[in-house]
Amino acid sequence: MLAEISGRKEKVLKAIIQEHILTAEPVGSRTLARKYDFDFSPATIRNEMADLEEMGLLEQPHTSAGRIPSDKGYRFYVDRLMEGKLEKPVSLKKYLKELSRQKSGLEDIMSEMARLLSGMVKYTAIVSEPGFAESKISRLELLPISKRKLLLIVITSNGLVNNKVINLESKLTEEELDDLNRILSKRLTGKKIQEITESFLQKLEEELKRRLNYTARIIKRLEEEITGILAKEEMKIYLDGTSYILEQPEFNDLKSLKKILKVLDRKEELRRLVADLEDELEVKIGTENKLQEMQNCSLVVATYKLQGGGTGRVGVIGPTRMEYPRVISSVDLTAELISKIISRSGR
Amino acid sequence: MLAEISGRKEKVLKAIIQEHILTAEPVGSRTLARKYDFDFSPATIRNEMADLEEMGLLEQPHTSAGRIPSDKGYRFYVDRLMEGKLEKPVSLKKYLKELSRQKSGLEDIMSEMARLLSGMVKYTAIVSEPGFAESKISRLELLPISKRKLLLIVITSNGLVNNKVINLESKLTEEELDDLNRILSKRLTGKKIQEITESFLQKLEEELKRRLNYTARIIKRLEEEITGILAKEEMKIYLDGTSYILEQPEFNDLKSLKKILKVLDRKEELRRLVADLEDELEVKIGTENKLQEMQNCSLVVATYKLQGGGTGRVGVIGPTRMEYPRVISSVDLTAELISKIISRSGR
DNA sequence: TGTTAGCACTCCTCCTTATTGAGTGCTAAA
DNA sequence: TTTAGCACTCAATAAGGAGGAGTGCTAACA
Repeated sequence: MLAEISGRKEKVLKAIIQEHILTAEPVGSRTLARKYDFDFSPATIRNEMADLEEMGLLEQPHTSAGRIPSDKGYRFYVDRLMEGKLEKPVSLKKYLKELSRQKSGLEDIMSEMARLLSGMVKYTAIVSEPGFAESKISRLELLPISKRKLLLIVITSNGLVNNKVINLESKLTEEELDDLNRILSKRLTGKKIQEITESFLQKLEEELKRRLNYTARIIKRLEEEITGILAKEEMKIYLDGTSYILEQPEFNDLKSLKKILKVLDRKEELRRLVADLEDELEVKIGTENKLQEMQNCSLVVATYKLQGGGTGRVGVIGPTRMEYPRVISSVDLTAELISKIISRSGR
Repeated sequence: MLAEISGRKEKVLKAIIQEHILTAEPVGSRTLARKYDFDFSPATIRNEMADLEEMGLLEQPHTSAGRIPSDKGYRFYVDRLMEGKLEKPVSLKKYLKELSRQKSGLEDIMSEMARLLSGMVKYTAIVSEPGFAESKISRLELLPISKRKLLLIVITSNGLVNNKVINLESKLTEEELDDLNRILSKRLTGKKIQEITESFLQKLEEELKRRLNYTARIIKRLEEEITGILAKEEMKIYLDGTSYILEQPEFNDLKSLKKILKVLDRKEELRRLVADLEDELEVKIGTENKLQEMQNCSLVVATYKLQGGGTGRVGVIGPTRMEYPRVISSVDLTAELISKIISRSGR
């Protein structure tokens, strides 16, 4: 996308970006020369800066200010310049063990991971629940609770337990329930979620009607609930560390602070935002974001995959002036962690 | 606490508070006289204002500004002056029906209620999960998932379903599990949560050891999990409508906005805040709040009670300049709604 | 004696006008 | 090609009024 740039320009650009990430202020040639001992003078730096600006990698807030990196500049940095990944903290293994002992519900794991990630990077973290697309039903159980209530339990091949209380309009005898349980379990166990199509359900419905003599109402209802559990289109998302935003100098004015906080309140849009990505790891810088209100933010999102099927997303939302190396490796690490934890608890 | 005040003073105070709630600005004698057609002049109002200020019910930001109500003023208003409760919206019944069809998990209900309340009052809403203190175990089931994993399901008398995956260190045969299931179910069903004491568990443990020959390890583990589910000290809390805060003029400066937003991020403290109240319905105005950072906010909290035991809290957090009548009745209504919904889904 | 009009006074808010200083771009010399 | 020097730009900050809403006080009035 961009032609090669000279080694010296690269040096200058990298220094500017690092300095800006550190200070959040426009970087001037003088400061740069003082802090980094280059073997060329401020005047030379100024010339390079002017070139870099012309190439679109730097911007000037106003004529008499220093330079700040443009989105394109950050992009160049992320793609080609940055280095230094985080090594995995050793204490993590212990933490992981502790965690999977205490928390086993999906909820708990998700929110704990959001907490962990945001604590690591000191930016807002976002985690989305795994979808069930590729996973199979490994167990299905109907438990009677009261005369008109059943507890439907579906365990999927990735080890996740889903349950839902179903209110029935009419009673079921114990035998009827047993029959129902047996048939459903037999027919649905081992099925991939995707295989449970309209026509498959139709057939199942007919079989149930034939072999048992319930009203169609109950059967319909059960089907709804089962598919409801698994094909739920709205994967829940978890946010943590929202208040880190308050500490970022770029959001130190009411207008932009309000703008970003309002976005974080609209979970629906956030879900789409992280769901719509294609690659395993994506970095969206500033205006690369589709969401208008997030165009002075960056988003780093990774995909996690569960053994036995199902994928979800982990990400970080922060200012474009973000410590990309650290954030990227932390997000990566967290994605890995999530699959490990869920897989472990699901074995 | 406060002596009676004259009818005219009452009129003036009430008008000032209502006007201030509306505009968020200090209220002057002139404006007041214009808007409310009293049968006395601005000069008289000024005299009354001076008196009210001396009584501590009003404050003056600076000498040449109008008056604003003090916390004490609001307290007087809430205790004696305000009127006009909200009548229940008729559409609510339909909504309630729709809701309990779609959502049955505690999670869903809680977050939906927070959403509903914050939408009604246009302030931040807070809901805490019910505790199990007074409820009984009405059903207990251990479901095998895999060789080393069990699903523990506990249904309490208030109709709530709790489940947790338990990872075992060693395998259990089917018969062993059946035995375990039977004994646990027999011993624990019908027990109040409070009755499951240390000594009770000790006895249970001995019985299990006598009648089955597992390692003490497994038994210990199961007990931990069961008590863990029910006696969890940290009831989850749900927030919604955080961004309404952004629209309040009193938080239109960075400092106070940050202060309040940071508090809302500390779930732990919020939980304690709503848990520590004594009455069924409490209104904490400004400095009446224990939390230092919330002393220019008001908190309206109601208690909801579940059939079959268990109580939790619903509340609203907003500026002290809050529409108390509307908020109080909305909070009340929501508390009622929560018990109804859970009781309904739990019958 | 309580109420009201008049008026001087206070003090916040907003606008305008310097002042400062970091940083640039250009020119000319090395 | 690099660098020193210098004029220039422009945001940020401070300082000084002007305006205006609102008060408290005084004195007149019913």
